[in-house]
Amino acid sequence: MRRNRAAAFPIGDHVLRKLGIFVHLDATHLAELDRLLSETMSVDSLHDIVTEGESCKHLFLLTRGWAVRYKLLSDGRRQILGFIIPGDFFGLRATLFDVADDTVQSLTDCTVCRIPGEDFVAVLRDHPRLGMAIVWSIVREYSVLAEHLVSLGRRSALERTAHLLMELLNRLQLVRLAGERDFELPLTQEILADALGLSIVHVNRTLRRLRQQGLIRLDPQSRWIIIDRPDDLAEIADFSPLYLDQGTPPADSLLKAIRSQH
Amino acid sequence: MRRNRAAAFPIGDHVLRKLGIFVHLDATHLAELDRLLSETMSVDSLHDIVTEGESCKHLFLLTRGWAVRYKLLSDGRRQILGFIIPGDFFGLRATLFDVADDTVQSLTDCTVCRIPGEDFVAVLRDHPRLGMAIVWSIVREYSVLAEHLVSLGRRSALERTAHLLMELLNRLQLVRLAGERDFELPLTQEILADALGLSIVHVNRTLRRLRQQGLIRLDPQSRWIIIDRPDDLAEIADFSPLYLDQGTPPADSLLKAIRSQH
DNA sequence: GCCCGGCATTAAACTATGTTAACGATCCGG
DNA sequence: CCGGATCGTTAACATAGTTTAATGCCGGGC
Repeated sequence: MRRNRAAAFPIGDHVLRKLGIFVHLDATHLAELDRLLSETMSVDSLHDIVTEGESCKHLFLLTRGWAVRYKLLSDGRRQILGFIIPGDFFGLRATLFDVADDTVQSLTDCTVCRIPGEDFVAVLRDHPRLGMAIVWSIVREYSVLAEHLVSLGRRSALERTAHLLMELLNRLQLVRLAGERDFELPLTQEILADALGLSIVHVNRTLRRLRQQGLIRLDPQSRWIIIDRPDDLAEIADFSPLYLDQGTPPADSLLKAIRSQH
Repeated sequence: MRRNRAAAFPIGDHVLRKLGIFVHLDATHLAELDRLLSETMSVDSLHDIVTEGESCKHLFLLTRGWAVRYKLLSDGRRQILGFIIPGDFFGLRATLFDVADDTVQSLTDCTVCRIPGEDFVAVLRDHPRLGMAIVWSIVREYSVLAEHLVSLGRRSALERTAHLLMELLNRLQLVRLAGERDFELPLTQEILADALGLSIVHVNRTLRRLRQQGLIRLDPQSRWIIIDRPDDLAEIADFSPLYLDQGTPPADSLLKAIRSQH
């Protein structure tokens, strides 16, 4: 299995891919985006980048590695709200409200671009089309969260796990970090458990079932997963990728209206 | 028990209360809001106002009654994402993306204001402060959804139910539809089950436990609930109301920037 | 006044998931 | 090369939650 597919693509490429889904971006936008993303930083694994309850003055873009967004109960139980992969923004709500309502933690070594809140505001003003593309990409998070909620509420452990794997496959493919049916999955079973609302042991059992049914192959050493029968997995999960890329671009009228402000 | 507390307050009053949390609104805004909300309509109970997968060209504001936002699995299982109560907006994401990713259904007779998408865009342009207040109020939905997700993933049936009741108490108080510790709860146990990710039978058992512990009183006939010991209920639920009203107003710089667009 | 449909309630049997505990593999630092 | 830490794996047992089914209450139509 090959690693580091990401290295074959320049930073920013997968971001454009994602943003371009919503809005056509021209050369000016690309240049502006390059400027915006000039301040990159490396983050060690297991480091809190945004902390629940604290203030946060920056918008972030993850360009390498994995992170999670989670909340804790007072007795230490943890629920992971969602995974953040390259091309995902985070920290906007925290910046707007001056307080984060969840914690973002790196799971691996990561690279993030930090965009000062004021700079983002400036982009919204001077390059509304680009700014809006970023906003859409963040608003879309809501759909992912909603589908995750459905999983926790109404899908069995098997269905839920299958659904998460299909979601990750689709999202990673969008930024070219997954092949047709395989990708690197740098998650321990404990992390999966916290995301799926299950115990570690049951995650283990569930993955075993998926393996035994020939649906997936999973090598814990290499942290690589092969989804042998994605269609069957999708059927088990009642997975439909629509919620991920809500194809239609946002009402162009809104863009025009905002651009033409006096 | 008195009913129809709402009737004692003019439409728009609780909305202002909510919007005012974020941004100070002056007389101009109030007048504008009045105009914006001029088109009201009545909706029967159990009517789909926004349908998953369909287009939707309006932003809605619920001013009377209850509604839910839900998604269905292909075998008919239903998960309720959240409750919509007077003062809540819905339909914005659907309008922006030209497609709704969940269904909004009335649970009781409702009154809604329908705001054509273009009008909202115009407000964003001409009264950015008001427009942004509406946007904040919608963004805040994300926090509620996240907390709901934590409930489904990591709270027991008892904790989860307690948490939902506390959330509703707090949200209804904000729009003066709840007293110090009581409110009308026009939900069947089936609806609660679909929201809590539980079976009907287990919801019944759980409510009984809460009743027997002297935490709540619930009369299914009158659909009225009294929360006798809100503090204990909050403790069981690990409930903290912070996520509901994220006190700090949004970065004023953003408002200024948008207002000063040329 | 009667019947019917929707909802709440309960019990009993069942199942999915959690808990505890043990063991094995791999990696890493000394 | 050893010893400890982390993670994955499994089995046996405990429990929370589901399913099925039966009963009762209430309100509405006729």
